[in-house]
Amino acid sequence: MAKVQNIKGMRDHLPPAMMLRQYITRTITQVCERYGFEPLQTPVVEYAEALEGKLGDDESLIYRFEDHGGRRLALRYDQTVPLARVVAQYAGQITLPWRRYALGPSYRGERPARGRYREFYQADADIVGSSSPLADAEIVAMLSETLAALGFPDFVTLLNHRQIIGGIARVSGLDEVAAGSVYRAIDKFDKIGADGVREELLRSGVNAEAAEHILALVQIEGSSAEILAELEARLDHDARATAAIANLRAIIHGLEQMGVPASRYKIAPRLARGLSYYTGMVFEAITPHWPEGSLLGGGRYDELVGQFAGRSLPTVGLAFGIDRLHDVMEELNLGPRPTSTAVAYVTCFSPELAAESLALAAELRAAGVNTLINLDGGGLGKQFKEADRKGVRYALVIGPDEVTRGEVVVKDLRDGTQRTVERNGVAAQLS
RNA sequence: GUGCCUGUAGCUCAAUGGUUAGAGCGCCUGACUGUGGAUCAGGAGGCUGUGGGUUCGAAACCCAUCAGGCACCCCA
Repeated sequence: MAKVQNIKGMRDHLPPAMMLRQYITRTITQVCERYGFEPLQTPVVEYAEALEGKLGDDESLIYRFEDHGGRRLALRYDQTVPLARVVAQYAGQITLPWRRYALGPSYRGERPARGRYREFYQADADIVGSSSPLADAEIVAMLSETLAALGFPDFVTLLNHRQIIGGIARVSGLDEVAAGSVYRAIDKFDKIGADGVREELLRSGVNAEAAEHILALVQIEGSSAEILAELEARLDHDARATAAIANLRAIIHGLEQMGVPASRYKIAPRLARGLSYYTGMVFEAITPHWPEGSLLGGGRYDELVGQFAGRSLPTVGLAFGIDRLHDVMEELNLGPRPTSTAVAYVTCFSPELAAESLALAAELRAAGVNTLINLDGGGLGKQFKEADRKGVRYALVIGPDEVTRGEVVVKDLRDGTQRTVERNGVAAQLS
């Protein structure tokens, strides 16, 4: 017999977990569609060459294989490259700007850890073909609304811009190559502190003076407007950084006009994010109750999507990590915890009355009530027990007395109360 | 991919290298012939993750492997 075991880093999602996961994906889907995003689904398998060369240096985490025809294939590691492929392939059928969301699994051969798996589900939402700061703002507004709808009590979206980080590096006298290690170092600020970052900067060849300059810039505190003003003053020789600051101001203006509370976002000069393809705004949503990492992240990447199409397609988007959201919500005890998909359990009094039970169940289902029926007989006690174990709220009894009177006994298994109701009005009683 | 820690019943965990590996919870049956949870009585459930090795003797020690956790790396 084959091993009764999961592949490392790949999980089964049993019903209790799945019900919460579905709540999460339903909520995300609802908010996406409220903003007019359209659904897209693509295969998990792509040509390997389509996925290669987009992830930066470390591509060993891509799952690759050959099919029976000798084609070099790979499992997608996110939904962004498939998006780029689709935009190029169906150019004539897509009206830009295109808002699309995509929900499904992706694969990375990384070392698994809590909140991080080799098979993971993401809900991606992107706006393709607009460079307007309103597009950036819309993504942030949507993410805010989604996290609020999921029940996160306090979360903040940290906002930064690639060209502010670039400007910090340039003003400190570093070239683009050295800038990479600067990104990585300052991204760790909240984890390793100012001293840790300084150490890391020095180790990667940044001189002491530049390191201090970087640390000072990165530690600017205050309101979003104050931070931007301060950055502008200190980076004013750098044209790209100045443009980036103007861009963030426009995005924030958009957020205000869209009604996003100011407490939901914050300029964070320390935020870097590793993915090399970001070109503009970058962001991460965090909550103080989960200090281990971000709930989600995203940003603007104006060059990636156009690579397949051979033209520039400015795009801004984000990825909700379903597995991470699920782990955090579980940890923080957020969201509803349904114990069953059914709300009613119709007992079977006796083989002679099975027809009555089945008819009652059919009536309930026709009325839209999720209903479970007893299959294997047994005493009422056993059946009540099964209903209780399954987490169903109402157990219904239709025995000889009820049949003759046209009634049904409804017992609420939560509090043990029970009442007799007219059979044709039962469905309305079960809410 | 590197380093460290862990793996015993469905779950949480016991068991100085020494009889037949235990407990709590859960599960099944019954006390209860039209009613779940409580109580009581009984029952099932294990190749101690897997494969080797050391030993008179291994759940324990060693090696490998698989899986999980933590840190690094990276990220969702």
